[in-house]
Amino acid sequence: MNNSVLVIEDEQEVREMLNFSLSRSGFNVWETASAEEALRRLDGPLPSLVIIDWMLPGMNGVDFVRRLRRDKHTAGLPMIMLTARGEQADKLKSFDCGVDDYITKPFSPRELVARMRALLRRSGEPEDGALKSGALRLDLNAHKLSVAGKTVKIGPTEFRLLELFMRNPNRAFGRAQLLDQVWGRSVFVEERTVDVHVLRLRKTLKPHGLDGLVQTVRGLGYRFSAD
Amino acid sequence: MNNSVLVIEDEQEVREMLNFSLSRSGFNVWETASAEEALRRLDGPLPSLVIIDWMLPGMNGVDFVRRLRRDKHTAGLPMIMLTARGEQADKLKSFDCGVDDYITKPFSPRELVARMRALLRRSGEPEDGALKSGALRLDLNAHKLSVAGKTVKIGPTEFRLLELFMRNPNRAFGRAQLLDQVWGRSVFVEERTVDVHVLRLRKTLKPHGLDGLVQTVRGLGYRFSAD
DNA sequence: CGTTCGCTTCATGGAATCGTCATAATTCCG
DNA sequence: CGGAATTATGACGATTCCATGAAGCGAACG
Repeated sequence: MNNSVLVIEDEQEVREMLNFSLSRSGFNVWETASAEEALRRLDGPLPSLVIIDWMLPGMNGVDFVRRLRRDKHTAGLPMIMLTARGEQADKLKSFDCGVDDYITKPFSPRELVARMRALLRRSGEPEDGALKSGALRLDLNAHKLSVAGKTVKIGPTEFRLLELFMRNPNRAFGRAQLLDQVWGRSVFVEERTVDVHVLRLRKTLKPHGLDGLVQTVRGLGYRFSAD
Repeated sequence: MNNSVLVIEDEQEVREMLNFSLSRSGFNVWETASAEEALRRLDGPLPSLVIIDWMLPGMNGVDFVRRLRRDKHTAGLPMIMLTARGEQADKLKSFDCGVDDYITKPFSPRELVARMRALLRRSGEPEDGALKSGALRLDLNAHKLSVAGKTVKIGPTEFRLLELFMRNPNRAFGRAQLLDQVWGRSVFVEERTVDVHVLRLRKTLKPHGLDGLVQTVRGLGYRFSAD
């Protein structure tokens, strides 16, 4: 769930304040009052961020964070710790246990939100920049085509052709259009050349039964059909 | 370059203090006293983190950060801002401009280091200063490459090249990009030179059967494929 | 001051890819 | 059904692109 924050805070008053100000900032707040409740909650879908009070009934906040970091499922979660005291020792201990940021009570909600945003921006998963269609996966960053997880060899022109097709599924292109978009204007090549590259594209897809995705539109050109 | 911190601070006293405490914590400190000097520095290989003073002669710290964020080359750099005043408005403005964290003067060096570590961990910096991928281990502190525990000789340029590759696995880089990131902008070298260094990198990996990790992307450049 | 080391450039050969053509296969339509 | 139009396909030079070894050059070092 995006924009969801798991709040672990035993004092009801603080919890409600957090709920109020975070909700108003567009976050989806999951309130919990104890470490146990939080752990149960973390068994399911993960939030995008966790806010933990330093002092919790039953389990210490630091131990709690350590525990989350050890568990592979939750190790990557961005975490912010709330600490009531402003002492150096506490701050440093917080950082030691692997928390990403801390904030000292009393704090301004706006600063908390600002810190959360900075943290979320930093931990935002990198776009994988891949076009997907069924078993097909065209990774634009890696410049690799894979079908059903297997990497498939593909030539540069076929790559660009498939890219155009996957960006515009179910749309028919004339040969002239394809030449424009894939080869570039100002390049003079025979229109029939398109046929050859479509053929080559089909050939690379054939072993996986995925030819037939590139379809002929008689009298016009070609089309990529998303299933 | 790993564990390298670019410090931009005009007050010499603060700068020396930072240099001292950061060096002692194992960081490689690049001192600069002005935004211009820093910009020149950032044309070359990038540091792993930037520390910017809020007030700089000539250019405002906030404007400086914004400028770095706009430039694609430096947009991803983790940045920490030093601010002399503890006012809310300043803090929030800092976050707005895209800084990842701020710290208020006077600050304890230990807290600064703690925040730096948290930030570096979050931005994918390896915990122990070593990039790992399968049997490969690139120790950024010791500046050594080892594969399956055995130390392997590697040249400086190949080292930086491999570092970039291991930081961005499964991503194709054009030769111009590689020159930018590994050699630094403002350096004029033939693109074909990249080929030679890729060749040498492959040669150092070959005896361990790990060539093939550096793959050619025809018509584009190269890619480091994990596993 | 000479040596060593690493970086860059250049030249060459080879491999991958491209565009074109010729011909077979298919579809369309009267 | 038969001819015309259109597309599929295999083959083949030509070209582009990359791998690789060797040589020149400059900085670092003793």
